[in-house]
Amino acid sequence: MLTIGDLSKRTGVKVPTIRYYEQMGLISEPERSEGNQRRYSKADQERLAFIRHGRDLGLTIDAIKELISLSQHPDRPCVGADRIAREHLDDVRGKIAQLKRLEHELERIVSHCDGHSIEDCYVIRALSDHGLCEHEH
Amino acid sequence: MLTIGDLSKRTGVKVPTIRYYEQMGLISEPERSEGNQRRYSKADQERLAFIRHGRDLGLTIDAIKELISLSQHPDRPCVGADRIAREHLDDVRGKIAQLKRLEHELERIVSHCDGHSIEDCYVIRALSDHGLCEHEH
DNA sequence: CTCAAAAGCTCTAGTCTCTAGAGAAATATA
DNA sequence: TATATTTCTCTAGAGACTAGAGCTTTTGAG
Repeated sequence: MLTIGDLSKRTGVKVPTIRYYEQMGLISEPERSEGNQRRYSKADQERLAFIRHGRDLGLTIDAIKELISLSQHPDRPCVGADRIAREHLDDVRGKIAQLKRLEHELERIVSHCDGHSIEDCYVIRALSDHGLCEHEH
Repeated sequence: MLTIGDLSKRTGVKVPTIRYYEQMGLISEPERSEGNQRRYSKADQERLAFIRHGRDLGLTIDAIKELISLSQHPDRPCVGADRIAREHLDDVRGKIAQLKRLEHELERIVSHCDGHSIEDCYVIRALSDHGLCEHEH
């Protein structure tokens, strides 16, 4: 039986965040000590690690909820879980593409800057005038 | 003189968002019509385009505020503006790197999935067991 | 065994960047 | 002129936490 602090240390999820996940229904209400403090089992620890891992991968709380509910029906085909992961992958790829355009844009902006006065600062000019951009964004 | 709706159409910033920016001090309070409606000038439109552009590039409201205040002292050297852009570039590069690791991980997870039962679903297993990951994250 | 420190409890409110809705007033159009 | 659209203010909600107040329980040192 772990205290909430122990659980936090073992999973890397902060204490208030654990309570928040409980409130959001991601983890079930744990047992309590005589003095009403939360006491967690090994199973709780695994569940929380699962959630943490999903969040690290950028899944939303709702997506993780869905995965948990799927994982509780081990007989069903795993198409649902697959779909969630695939959708998320698409998402991630889209974000990468967007950030790369942005990187490009910022590189160009920064490379024009060499400490002259703001009047002709490329950063300011680039922000003011969309026409100076290479790509649409 | 533009109404808030016109300004919104021209800049692509939604009406409530324009009012929000005013509240946050990003744009100054505009003139009002007899009936107390906001009326914007061409200068307001440019300022808003500047903000929009910065937000598109992922700058925070605070960073944009800083840039605006810098741009109001055109005599000073533009080191500050340069710094903001550079810092942001570092940020963007970090995010790209992180997302790429994530893409990799998700690709691996998804490629193992082919519609079998959840019991051996790789998505679920990968989330449950960090050891299945290739990289730390 | 006692007593203070550390950790836990609940509850509320704040973060950031908007977005949505209610209900009233102003403006534009037929 | 009557109606439709837009705008006004104000409040609340989203997502995913984080921080703080004020109180109680547990732990560890003397």
